[in-house]
Amino acid sequence: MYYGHGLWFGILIDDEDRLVASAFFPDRESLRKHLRSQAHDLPGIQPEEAKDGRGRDMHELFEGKPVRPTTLSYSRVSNFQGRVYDLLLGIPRGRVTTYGRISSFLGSGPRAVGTAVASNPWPLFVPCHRVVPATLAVGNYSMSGRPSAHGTNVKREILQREGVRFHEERISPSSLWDPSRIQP
DNA sequence: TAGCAGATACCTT
DNA sequence: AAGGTATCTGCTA
Repeated sequence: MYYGHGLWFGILIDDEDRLVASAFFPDRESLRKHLRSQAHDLPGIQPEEAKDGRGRDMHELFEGKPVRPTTLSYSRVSNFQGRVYDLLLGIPRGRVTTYGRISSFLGSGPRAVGTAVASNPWPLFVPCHRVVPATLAVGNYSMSGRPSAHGTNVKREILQREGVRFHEERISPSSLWDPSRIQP
């Protein structure tokens, strides 16, 4: 765990070097508790030990920079969540898409997509911050387990650093990306 | 153009 | 079988 940008960051790695969870919280204790809860079935892995190159990757991602792809542990997410996260990984940096577009593409419903996105175990590595409501407002973001104004501010800052264009409080339609579009 | 319902929708346990 | 949604759409004024 390490501190930066006014937040505590932490990651969790399993015994096969896959990323199990990432998280950032305003206070260290909450982060520790969160990571421990994610690690309940990972014997021998403690959050404090989980620092390697991906710790720095997480920091760079928070600053809006690209990093090398990371192997994720999908073992604890549902099939539906996996389909949503796979799609999220295809959203280019500097672009966003909407819950509705994702749900149409997957043949699901927008609220179900919201639930899956909200339970993303790997924030920043799986860019759930690139999903916004159809109004192109910034939308909700959870930092301490629940959506908050602070979380929404952080989400907007990350998007801006990634190059997403804003007009007042709304995202410019030119930054919108559609899942049906062929991925380069 | 902002604010408010209703949807009988969708996934999870 | 019930409960929880980090939504969307269409209607009001």
